[in-house]
Amino acid sequence: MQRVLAAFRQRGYKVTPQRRAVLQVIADCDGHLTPGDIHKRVCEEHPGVGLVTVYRTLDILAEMGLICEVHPDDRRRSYLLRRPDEHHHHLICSTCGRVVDFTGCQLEELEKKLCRETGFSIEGHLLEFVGRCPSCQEKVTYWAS
Amino acid sequence: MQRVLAAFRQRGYKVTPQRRAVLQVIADCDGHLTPGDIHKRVCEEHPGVGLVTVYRTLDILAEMGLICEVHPDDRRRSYLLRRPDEHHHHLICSTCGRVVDFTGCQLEELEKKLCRETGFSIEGHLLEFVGRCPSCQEKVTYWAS
DNA sequence: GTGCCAGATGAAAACCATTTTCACTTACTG
DNA sequence: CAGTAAGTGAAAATGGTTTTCATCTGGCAC
Repeated sequence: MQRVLAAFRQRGYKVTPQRRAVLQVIADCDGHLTPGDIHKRVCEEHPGVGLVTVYRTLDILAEMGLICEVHPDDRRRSYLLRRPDEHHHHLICSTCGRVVDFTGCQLEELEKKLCRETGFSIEGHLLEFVGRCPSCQEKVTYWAS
Repeated sequence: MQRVLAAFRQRGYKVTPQRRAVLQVIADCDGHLTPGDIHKRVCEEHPGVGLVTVYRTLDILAEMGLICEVHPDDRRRSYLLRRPDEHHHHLICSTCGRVVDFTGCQLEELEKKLCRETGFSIEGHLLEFVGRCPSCQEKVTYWAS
């Protein structure tokens, strides 16, 4: 946390109570949060913080690579704290939103094959798994048709 | 094409000139198109067609599994004709938007491993590659810094 | 500590893709 | 060919995100 704040100052970004609060909320959550979710939680402790400030802080955190974006639905983004440092992907619970990181996507082989076969120079890939986490699997039993 | 129109009627959807036009535009394009793109192209031939109608037709086509959705950016969706019938993914040119389909993602292994290690019941995955297609790689040489 | 000022903030308005509403039209069925 | 359920376009509503702008403040210089 202190390290993050130092990194902020180092890049010329000021450390404000609002930014601390946003960062705290993201760090305290083990799932992903939309900007709106974050705003709501920040306001519980610090009423009056603007949604705009949340968006601006998220932009900075994303630019610094401290948070990751996931795509639980089309219409909006959602963010979570970046936990592993290396290249990794997410497994997202479709019911509660909990996120598990995993590394070792082993797509390099496939990437090379695609390069060879299509002539594309590949710049990156988007990979996410969705499923139901153990505790949501239990819950769901009751209202499954 | 005739087969698609028949499938439409079979499901109780009427075949209208507007729907034909939308379908034609998608079939004639070998990249992905946003609803707005499709609307523009449809209007070149059939002015007066509403953007709403394009959205509605896309909903039907997606529901019937005749088109796929890709995610070239966060803010909007983009569609393309579904070419292979089986499970497949897309390699998208970041410059011109051309899309190449590929099958054989070989993520079953990884999926099983994740199931075992996390206890999630996995429902699906999202995989897209982005890169630059051969002709865009040439073009880009001139204005690369 | 005090003052300065670039950078940060919040409110409100703008944006823009998408969806809804509604009065009108039309493709299919009988 | 008529009846009707389904489809259409215009306009308004929605909702997430971004911009604008007047005001405020964190961190540096003194």
